[in-house]
Amino acid sequence: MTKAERTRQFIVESVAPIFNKKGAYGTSLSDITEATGLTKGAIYGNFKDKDNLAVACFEHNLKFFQKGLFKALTTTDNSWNKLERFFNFYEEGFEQVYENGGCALMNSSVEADDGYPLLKERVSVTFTNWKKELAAVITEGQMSGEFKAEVHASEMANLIIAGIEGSILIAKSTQNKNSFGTTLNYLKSIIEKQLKQ
Amino acid sequence: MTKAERTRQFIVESVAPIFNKKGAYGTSLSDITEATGLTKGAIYGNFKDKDNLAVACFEHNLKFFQKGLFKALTTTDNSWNKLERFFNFYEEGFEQVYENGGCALMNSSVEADDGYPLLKERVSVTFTNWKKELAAVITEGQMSGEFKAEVHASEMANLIIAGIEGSILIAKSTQNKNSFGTTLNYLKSIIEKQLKQ
DNA sequence: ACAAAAATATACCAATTGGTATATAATTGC
DNA sequence: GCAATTATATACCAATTGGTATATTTTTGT
Repeated sequence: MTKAERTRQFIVESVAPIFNKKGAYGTSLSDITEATGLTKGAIYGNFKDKDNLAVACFEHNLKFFQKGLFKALTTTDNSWNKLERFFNFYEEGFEQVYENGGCALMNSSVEADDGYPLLKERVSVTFTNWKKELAAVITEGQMSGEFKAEVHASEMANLIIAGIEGSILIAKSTQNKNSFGTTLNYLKSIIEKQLKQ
Repeated sequence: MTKAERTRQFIVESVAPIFNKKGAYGTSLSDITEATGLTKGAIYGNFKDKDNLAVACFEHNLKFFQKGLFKALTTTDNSWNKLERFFNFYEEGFEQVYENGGCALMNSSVEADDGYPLLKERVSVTFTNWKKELAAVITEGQMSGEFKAEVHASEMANLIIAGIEGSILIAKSTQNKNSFGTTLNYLKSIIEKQLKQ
């Protein structure tokens, strides 16, 4: 690992939470130099411009989420346990997400609504993939007879994602960390009823 | 209605969609003067500063939502029909919300995460009130025997809100307007099953 | 340990930011 | 229709913005 690579990573790690909290518009170069202790020269030596740094930070913030999704769904467990692992991952990781400024997907999506077409596309693709992966697990559970056949897999996947994101939004906005776990568990119990044979 | 009041309203109406799309950070004074055709002098003659204008715009964006909530819940209908009216209001109004830059509550919440304490508090209170109003309808339905008594009213209210907000987020992010109606209806059908006796 | 290369700091740039004092124009009550 | 008042435009401000050319310092391979 070369010096440049280490610096790049150092910058991303230092700045990613700020971007997630303040957004790309709201984070200034002085925020960045202050947080890293580096000068503009160093920043621009490692990143072409602010937009490029913003995307790198988004990717970094997303890694946490993607690891959890992968870990939960890539098991030899039955389908419901896969989903349950995923719910649990969110419940356990929420503290960290909360302190980091909330869900990077939601934040980036809201901000990238106007401008930032690169980031916008990246967010859209991530949502779509997330939905696909959850839908695949549901379909798998239906094939094996574990889940009810009449459930519309991709609609259900969308609802799960919507429920999770919405719960994060409410908890963050009302500054009530506990509400997230409560709503998430309630969602889980309802989904379970709908899915399980 | 005095000239000043008309101008104030004109400014708010012209600028509110921009604030909702670009956020308070992202909307510059030149955006504002360009959208209104007025000069800074006129803007600052009617609003103390940008923050004050931002809050006025948020209130304006919220009115649409609050009217719908009020109209749906203030009827002599039974409890489920009240909820259903509310779902329908969202389904019908989504086009407008979509064109206006999405849900003002979500957008303001995400942006006001850092800074803008006034706006942040305003958003938090609105979420809490929304939850209370929905929970009251559910409790009412339980009292009359229309809804199952074992349902936890405020948790259910939270879940409904989370589902709606999450659905807006996904639809906007993936630029798939139709997905909102689909997810909303699916949510509605599940809530109905959970609630109705 | 030393020269070449790479990374970082310094000093600058034009443009834009939010905001204000003052001048001018429009609206109002009489 | 004419003052008094109110509303809007103009011209300015210091501070900050993202970004860059160049100088200096660090790493690096040998």
